[in-house]
Amino acid sequence: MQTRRRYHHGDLRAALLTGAEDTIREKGPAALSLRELARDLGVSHAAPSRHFKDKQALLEALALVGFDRITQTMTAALVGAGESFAGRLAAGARAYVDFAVANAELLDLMYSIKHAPEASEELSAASQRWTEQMMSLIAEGQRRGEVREGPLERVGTGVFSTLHGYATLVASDSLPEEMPGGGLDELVAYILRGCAPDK
Amino acid sequence: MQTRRRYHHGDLRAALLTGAEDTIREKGPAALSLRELARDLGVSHAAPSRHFKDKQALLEALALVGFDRITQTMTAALVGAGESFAGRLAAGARAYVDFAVANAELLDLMYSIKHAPEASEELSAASQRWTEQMMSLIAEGQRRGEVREGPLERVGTGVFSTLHGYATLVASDSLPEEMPGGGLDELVAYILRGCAPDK
DNA sequence: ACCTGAACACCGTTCAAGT
DNA sequence: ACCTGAACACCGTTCAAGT
Repeated sequence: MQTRRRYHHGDLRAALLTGAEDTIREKGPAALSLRELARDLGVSHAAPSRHFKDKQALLEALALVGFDRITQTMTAALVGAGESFAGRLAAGARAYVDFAVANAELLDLMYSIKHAPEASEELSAASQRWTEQMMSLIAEGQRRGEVREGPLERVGTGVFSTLHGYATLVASDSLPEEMPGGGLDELVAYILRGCAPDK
Repeated sequence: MQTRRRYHHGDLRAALLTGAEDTIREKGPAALSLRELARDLGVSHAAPSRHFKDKQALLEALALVGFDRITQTMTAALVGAGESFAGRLAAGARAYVDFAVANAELLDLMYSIKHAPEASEELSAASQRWTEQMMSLIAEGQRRGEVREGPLERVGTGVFSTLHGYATLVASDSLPEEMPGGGLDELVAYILRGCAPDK
């Protein structure tokens, strides 16, 4: 009774988000049912509509949570990393891959929901913050002279693509080998060669 | 009457696949309804179940079509490319990016459906054929001495990750700049540096 | 072999009404 | 402000029955 009352006091929205995340993690986004979610939380099936206008809105809010989380995770990883660009890149790569593996379906959702033309302003802002964080890591490398000069969009795109591609391929189990541990070091070396200054 | 009869003669399965592909392209995978599909094709709502045991089976078959198509598209692009590794890599990258842009939702489906634990044998075989085609492009580069030596899984993973990441990011409109045309050349140069032999 | 029609249990969404 | 209950139109899936 007490726990149920709490939903009447403002955290049904948060409960819906975490419940939805659990569902997509365990059974995929297609298995998400608003009515089942409401049932599990002990509210009526119409209650969620007070917090999310429809299912799509809930999914967008979830994607936003994902972008915020990966951005924050990356920040934490970089705080603990050393000063060398190679070390910071490795730490960032590790964080991204770990996130992708632990949140595979959420990561899918984050990037697939942008196909929807009605993507909210908030969502694209969060996505942009994440992209910019990756780019600013490259900018660090440029300042240290370990990354070639040039417009960040050009120089950073390769690095971002490689990390994103590797993380999503690992998450979808699409790489020919698991490469436990050593695979990432190899990847970081490849990236460093790709973006190193000439000569 | 004639057109309807054809569905009674063996191509309802193909019609369901192309219809489903049109739907996910235009309205996303969440909007796919078997009943609506059947209605549009002039058959009863129960007819699709003769060809696909459930919705998931249809989506898996669609993903399989996607893997076959990108593999075939890539083959065609490489036939028309020159002999130099740089040229062939550029042609492959162009083909992948074009496919990703033209089939954004299908590409999503191809990689997200693998999260489902019941993914068919056929599907994972098609996915593996596609991965192996990418890898054999790298192997070409190795034979020409333009790609560093080493196990293909290690050397090729970086290249594959970069191409896959770039293609999916472009498809989901997640890159800071459109980089029309020139962006891909820059990316190919980055990849070539990353996988070039030492010294 | 392939499809139909009815049936079942479940959805998402809306809206008057309650507290 | 937030939630309920009923209502509506729509699903996916199954299965006896038709051809």
